[in-house]
Amino acid sequence: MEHHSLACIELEMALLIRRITSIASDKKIANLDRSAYLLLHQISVYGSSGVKALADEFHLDISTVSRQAAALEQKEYLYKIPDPLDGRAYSFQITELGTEELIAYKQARLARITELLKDWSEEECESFGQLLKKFNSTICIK
Amino acid sequence: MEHHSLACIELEMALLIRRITSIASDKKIANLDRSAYLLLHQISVYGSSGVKALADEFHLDISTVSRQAAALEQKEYLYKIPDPLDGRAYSFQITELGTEELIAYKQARLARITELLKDWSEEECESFGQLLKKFNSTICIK
DNA sequence: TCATTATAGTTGTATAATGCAATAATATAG
DNA sequence: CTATATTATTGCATTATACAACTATAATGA
Repeated sequence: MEHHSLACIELEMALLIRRITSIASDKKIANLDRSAYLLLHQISVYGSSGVKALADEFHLDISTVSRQAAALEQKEYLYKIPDPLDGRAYSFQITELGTEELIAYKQARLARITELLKDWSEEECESFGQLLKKFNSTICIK
Repeated sequence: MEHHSLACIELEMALLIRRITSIASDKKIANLDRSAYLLLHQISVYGSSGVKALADEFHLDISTVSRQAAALEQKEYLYKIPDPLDGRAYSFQITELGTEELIAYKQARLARITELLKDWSEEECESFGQLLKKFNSTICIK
């Protein structure tokens, strides 16, 4: 059974995705959904970039990100800046309003996680966070 | 920063869902997608049950599971058994073919995970698997 | 016993996220 | 300067999902 732990990860990962994506109530908190949250987060933390870079980052189709960004622009959470060096390209900046929404959404998520993991030890939380992070970066390399 | 680890989990969880759901190639391996895989797995491991119980298990709408199960029945991976005690109810059994597909899909997933985590230590894999499992069961209680 | 209400399942409809293809505008290379 | 590549948008199709309406059966209670 040398691969027991991998088989465990395999199954639990499938279950996790099912469980998490089923929590549709995620959409209700604040005025953001998960996609919008990640987009705003990325732009907020790593600075502006065009839809191409964002699409690469999230492994999404450019058209998908284009629409997501357009929606956030329409809500005035983002604004578009033409690239002075490339007439085809734009970058995005987060607005004050966007920052507020981002913070509100993040806090709501954090509150939920905090409640959910209230019986977990600090070591478990720390370890889980680090392993998730490592897993995500491992996927990223792909 | 007493909540640093929770904030980390919060963000990395969002990223994880985005990354994993973006791997649409998931759909290509074998003849199953993730939903079908979990449905077959559940029936295979825990025995037959009706769409109601399955919907509860996965926190999905009954209609969604009904369609998923119908699709698997149509492919002859499942067959429906009328409940002898309740004329309204059915349960599902997995077929030989369904079992084969389940195994093939699981193996393909395991191979991918194995490749992905080839540089992880056994301790990390073990720990990650256990924490994912614990997290899933924590969500479940909800 | 029969009428009402509850439950299991299916099917119709709407929505939302996504990918692919076509297009437009601009940039780059030969 | 022409041909090709790149950035972004938009049209279209697909898919997973939820909700609502419906059917059939069960359970309850007068």
